[in-house]
Amino acid sequence: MEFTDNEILSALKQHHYKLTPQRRAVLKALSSGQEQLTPADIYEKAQRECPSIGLVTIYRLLQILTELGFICEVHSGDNCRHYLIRRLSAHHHHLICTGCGKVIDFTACDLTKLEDRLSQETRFEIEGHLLEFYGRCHHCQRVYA
Amino acid sequence: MEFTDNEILSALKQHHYKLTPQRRAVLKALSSGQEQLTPADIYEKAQRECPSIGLVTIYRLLQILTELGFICEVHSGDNCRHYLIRRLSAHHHHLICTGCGKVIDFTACDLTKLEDRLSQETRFEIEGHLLEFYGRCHHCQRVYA
DNA sequence: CTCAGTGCAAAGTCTTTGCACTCGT
DNA sequence: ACGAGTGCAAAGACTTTGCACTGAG
Repeated sequence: MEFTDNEILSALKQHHYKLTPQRRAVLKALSSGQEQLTPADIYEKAQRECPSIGLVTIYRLLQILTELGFICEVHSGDNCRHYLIRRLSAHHHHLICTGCGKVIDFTACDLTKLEDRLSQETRFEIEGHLLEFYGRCHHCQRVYA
Repeated sequence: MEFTDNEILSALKQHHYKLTPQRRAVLKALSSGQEQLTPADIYEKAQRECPSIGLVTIYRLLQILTELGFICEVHSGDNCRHYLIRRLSAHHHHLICTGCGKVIDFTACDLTKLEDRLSQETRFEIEGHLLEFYGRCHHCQRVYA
């Protein structure tokens, strides 16, 4: 299953959130590309659709989307406030281009063996993990080679 | 190889940084436990050794230690400014207790197969990865069970 | 109509910078 | 004694909150 902006709009409606032009603009901004976005990036994109929108609205919607699970955080590099619309509902990870910020989702991560071993060795009860790959996408390899 | 506060002090000296009581206090704070620390945590700990120390000094030393590669960042949860003295010079990862913040280092992570597959499928040139495990250490399992 | 949602401005948090004083070398 | 290092205070960047107005349902 994949989430699109329209599906998320429906979900918001079901949760009795109002569908304002601002929210449509933010969702459009989030779903129109493949790159991780900061709140400021989203703001800039959303302004094209809805010039009067305020940055505060972005923050508020991001919070709602996070609560409802429609948002992924990306940790790449320093800035830890990079967001991405959740395109896969299943557990997945990200491959992030360090050139353009493009993000590819992937699901396979066979860490259970490692997890079991760690769990035994450390007596930790393991709850989850964070896995991200960094690299250069085909396009950025050429551009900045 | 492991880094201790004394080894780092020597390294600072070699790089012509002065060994002030403040720097000693920060390094002692960083090396005295197993938990990830925020700048504020380090400040608090370092103040016990050196009451006049300022938070600014922490930030400034953290920057130097990062440049010299003596610091690991931990991304656990929201706050992306959690630090740890680098205890293993080799490539390694962290298992972090969500209860007390204790961090265990581990080196094994066989992601090369996954990396190769991703690289082929996406034509990305993969440069690195971030892997963290989260869980509850033996002590925290009992306390908050 | 009603109240959730909005934009603005202000407050809050965290981090960095400017500057004069201090102290390790 | 020299200049790197320090602490303070101020500035800066980012995020959250208070409040009156607006518009979706």
